[in-house]
Amino acid sequence: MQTQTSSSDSRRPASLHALQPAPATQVVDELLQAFGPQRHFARHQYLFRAGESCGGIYLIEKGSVKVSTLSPNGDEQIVCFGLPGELLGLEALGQASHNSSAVALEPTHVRALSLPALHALYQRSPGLSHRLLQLISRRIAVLHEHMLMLGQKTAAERLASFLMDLTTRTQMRDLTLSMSRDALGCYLGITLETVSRLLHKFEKEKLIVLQGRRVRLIEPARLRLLAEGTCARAA
Amino acid sequence: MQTQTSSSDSRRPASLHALQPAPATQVVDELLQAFGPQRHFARHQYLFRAGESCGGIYLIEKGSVKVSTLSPNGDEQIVCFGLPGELLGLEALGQASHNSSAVALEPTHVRALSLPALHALYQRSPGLSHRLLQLISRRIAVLHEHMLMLGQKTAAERLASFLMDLTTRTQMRDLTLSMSRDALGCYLGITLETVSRLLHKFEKEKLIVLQGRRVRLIEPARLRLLAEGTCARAA
DNA sequence: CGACAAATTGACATATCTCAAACGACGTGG
DNA sequence: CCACGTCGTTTGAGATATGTCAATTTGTCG
Repeated sequence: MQTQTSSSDSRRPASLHALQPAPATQVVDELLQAFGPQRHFARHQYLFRAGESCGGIYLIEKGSVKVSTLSPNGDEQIVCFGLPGELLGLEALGQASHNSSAVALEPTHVRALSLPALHALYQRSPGLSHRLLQLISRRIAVLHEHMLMLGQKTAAERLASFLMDLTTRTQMRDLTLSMSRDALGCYLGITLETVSRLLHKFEKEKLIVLQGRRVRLIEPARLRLLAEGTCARAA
Repeated sequence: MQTQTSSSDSRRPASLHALQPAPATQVVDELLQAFGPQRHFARHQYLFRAGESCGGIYLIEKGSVKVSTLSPNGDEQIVCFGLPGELLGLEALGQASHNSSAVALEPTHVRALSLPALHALYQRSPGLSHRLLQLISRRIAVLHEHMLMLGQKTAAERLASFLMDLTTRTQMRDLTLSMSRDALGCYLGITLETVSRLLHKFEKEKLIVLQGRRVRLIEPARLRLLAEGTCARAA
């Protein structure tokens, strides 16, 4: 019944960082089962765009999605990368329209829960609204962490944080970065060149093995220290 | 019926940046009236701390509040400054405990809506849950903007953005910064020295008049351009 | 295989941080 | 009521992390 189509193994940790259905609950199961049929998106295809009215929420089953906001003068800030098993679009539920855009980074499968379907569910299970509140407030906690990173951490710490986040969410030590260095830099608030240099620096220090968009974590422990800025002067 | 105790004029714009009750609605009125008696907090006194269980939500009536998160290694990121008329603590509703702390920056009056009281309200008005969803997802939009600032803007743009935000939320061109340069820097992701220098630079350029924590906006229009990074090379 | 996008790498520029000193405001206690 | 200590702020000089620009290499997809 679960995300078996998922490319990565479908077992997921209760990561703070992810927009996940979280620890199994009746309500959650009910929520998951209410999602519609699988829809496919090609690379660069949009799930939704800022300004569009909210069509519902999305459950990613396979692939990955980049969610970003645009400033009036054209600056972009990527606010999250969605992975299989995670939900997107929650924050639009209370809004007239989306204020962010979501685009597939690779061929991606999602299932949608339309607004009408959601409202129908509302009638049946009174616990649902609280469940949604939980999910959305967990999302805020994740954003707070991201802000802390953007506001206080060095470039190396940011990149290390990202890698640790990814390994936590996928439960894998072999990562495939589905986003460009450019997009990663945008997410982290640094330039693509800095991302590239740092990645190679990490490799020189035997923290990771790098081949293109493949990253294998060699020393997650040390990487974590770096991410937290704990180590006096690493990297 | 509104926040008449407020120090600043109580009329407020529908600013995206604020956690406001927003355009009057029956549901909102009902929500506002459900808040408990006024409670007073002294400067440096905490409304709540990260880790504490959620006691409810707060409506600020007078004063100002600093909300921040702490990283494991002690870095702080201020996620918002709460002003009169705004709500705090929404994001804890779905959580077991607060993940951020809120502390009064000056003598501050708030009214609280306890969790039990909120649940009682839930029974009476079915529209309430959607209303909360609206408020909390608006909060996410604000965080997205803040992230864009932290990730993409220059120090001058951040500071100008902050001033514009403040003038929008208070509807005043004479601002009183209730936070230290240090706290402001933390909010903006820059150092206190940079804040100080920039503030004085703005004054030199006749954008503002500065006297201690008093800021008078002289040219909001130009400040807005600066904030948006629209002007080729200002400041 | 060829063309285009992405990534790497280097040299250099600079915004911002860091460290440090001096100054001012402000509350406390003598 | 004044002196003093503390805390916040200003200001300078110098260090540095990161950005910018540009050239080259690599990878990818038609």
